[in-house]
Amino acid sequence: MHGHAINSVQLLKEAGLRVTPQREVILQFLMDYQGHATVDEIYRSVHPTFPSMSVSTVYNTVKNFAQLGLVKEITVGDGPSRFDINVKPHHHLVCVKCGALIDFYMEEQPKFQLPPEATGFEIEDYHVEVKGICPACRGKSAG
Amino acid sequence: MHGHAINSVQLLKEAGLRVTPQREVILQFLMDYQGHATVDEIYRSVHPTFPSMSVSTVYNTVKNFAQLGLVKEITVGDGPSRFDINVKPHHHLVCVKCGALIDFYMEEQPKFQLPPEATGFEIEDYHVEVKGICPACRGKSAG
DNA sequence: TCCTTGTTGATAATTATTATTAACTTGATT
DNA sequence: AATCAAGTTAATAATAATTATCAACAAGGA
Repeated sequence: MHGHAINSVQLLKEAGLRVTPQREVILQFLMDYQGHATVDEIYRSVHPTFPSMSVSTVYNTVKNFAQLGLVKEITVGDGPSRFDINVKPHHHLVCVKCGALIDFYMEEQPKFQLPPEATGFEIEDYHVEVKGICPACRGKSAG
Repeated sequence: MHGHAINSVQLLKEAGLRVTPQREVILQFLMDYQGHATVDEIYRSVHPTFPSMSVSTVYNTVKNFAQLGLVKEITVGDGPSRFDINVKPHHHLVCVKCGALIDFYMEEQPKFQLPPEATGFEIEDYHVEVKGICPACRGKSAG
């Protein structure tokens, strides 16, 4: 059998956070969501079932989650931050037409050709953003 | 002898832009500046010698330059856009302590492991952002 | 010099985000 | 179950970065 899905309450407790309905709902949303949600998307999605939740709470919550490593915050270009439940190191394809974001992985760290002034730079992490046209948008323009 | 420096007026004309004092000053600033300037930095730098120039003009101008390929707009995390006269494909080291930005190059395009849903994605460009601690900041903390 | 068209600068508007803080929960303790 | 300290929430204001608007102005060709 495959591992049973970890529920949001469990995750919150493991992270040392108090379990509040707001946190549960937001974390659950991110666990269910296929993609990379913005604060606005989260807010609008949970609003129908949780009308009292404020935007500040969404910000507080996701920023908090990100700092604790529960989610990954990603920024693409100058757009709003997006939050991803996939915390494994990964990279992104960005469609320049429609803004679609697709995850991808890299087998090994590429060779970075560092200049002299970067000698001794201690690499912690790296992220590759690949820009181009996604299959759907290519289909549209190619006909 | 090495190639003579192309001047800003020439560049503007080649780009098909009208030559205005504002554009000259901003382009010249970017050509002289060692680094990646924000709009605010450009504005504050040119202000003493060109007090009538407005922030909107700086935005208009650099965005325009970027669209025409005269400069490269780069965004790091959620910070403000930066504008770089170096339009050759290159990548960046970002110091998580002080925010320093160092250019680097890559010999060849790394192998991207694209998932099935990205089949047919047409890659136009890619940018690698490497996060870590720069030599200067390492020196400070290591003593 | 004239005139068309692109550009500028001032201002307002917008978007994303952080700060502030009083009222309210959570969860540990009794 | 009641108490309470400490963390959390929601509303609001504040800030930062950027875009929109548009009348006055300047560039460069006729």
